[in-house]
Amino acid sequence: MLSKKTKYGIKALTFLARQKDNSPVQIAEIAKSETISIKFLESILLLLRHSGFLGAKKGKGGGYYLIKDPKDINMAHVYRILEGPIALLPCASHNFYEPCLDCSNEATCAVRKLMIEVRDNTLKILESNTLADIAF
Amino acid sequence: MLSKKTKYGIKALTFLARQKDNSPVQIAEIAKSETISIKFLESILLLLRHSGFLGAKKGKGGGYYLIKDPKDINMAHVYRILEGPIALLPCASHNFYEPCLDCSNEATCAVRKLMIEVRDNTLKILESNTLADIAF
DNA sequence: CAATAATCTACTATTCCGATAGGGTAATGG
DNA sequence: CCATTACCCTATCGGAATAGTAGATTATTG
Repeated sequence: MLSKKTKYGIKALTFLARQKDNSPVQIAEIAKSETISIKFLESILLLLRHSGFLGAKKGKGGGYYLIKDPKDINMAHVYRILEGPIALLPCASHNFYEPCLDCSNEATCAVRKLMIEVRDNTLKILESNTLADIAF
Repeated sequence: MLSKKTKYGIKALTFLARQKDNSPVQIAEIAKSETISIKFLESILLLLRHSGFLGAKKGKGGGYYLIKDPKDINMAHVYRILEGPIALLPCASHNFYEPCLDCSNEATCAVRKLMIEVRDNTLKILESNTLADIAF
């Protein structure tokens, strides 16, 4: 299941992408529109800023805004930042690989075999979608 | 992330599928071979029995055994029993659908749109795999 | 300077997962 | 028929992760 963090993060990105000009939008405005706790959203937007998706401006007329064109924001990238691994098992992950302690032989593990197939396909879907694709 | 319950459940099914004859295998034997806590595995096997995948025989020489041919055990079915919904969001699920409370309009929700695409693809993969496909 | 809005630190409540304990019940073999 | 074996059920529990909260601080604008 997708965490609310990821869900809210993508919603916020979508909200910003749908703005006409790219002027800063306040946290409170996004939170109200998407029914998200302000403080929780705050931490998510901060993460997205540190990850290079958003810019922020303090003071009057400040807020968050997209740094990149929605067409250049890859959803697989967003997913990994917010949610973590795309694979459903650490032993089936590229970017977050970890061996299973209970697994004596990765090569013959049926679960891993299946989860790698699922992972490859999910990755393909996420990579083929940009923020622009899902927002418009 | 896949729960250990699902992981162990699939491992146990695989273990049983790989038995030469289909004679009962004791819980302890599966647990030892796959490094699973006996009591935890016990509850998983019980669930799989109640779901019509396994049969059980009590008393001396008893244990669990597959009721159906591995070729007829669909991994999407197994997944839903053990893990629950295949979709990453309740609002993107067929069998476990629930509307999102924070979502004012499902039709324009970008997250839902993306997650439905992921779901459709994952389902396709799981449905196209049987226990026989991954065990052998 | 004063108002505004992001930033940072720290804390709390809740939920779920994985595991464990202990006893009860049913079916075998001898 | 009885002891053994192994399935079956209930209850509980620690720890991690998630989701949300509170308050103080810093930077910007007018």
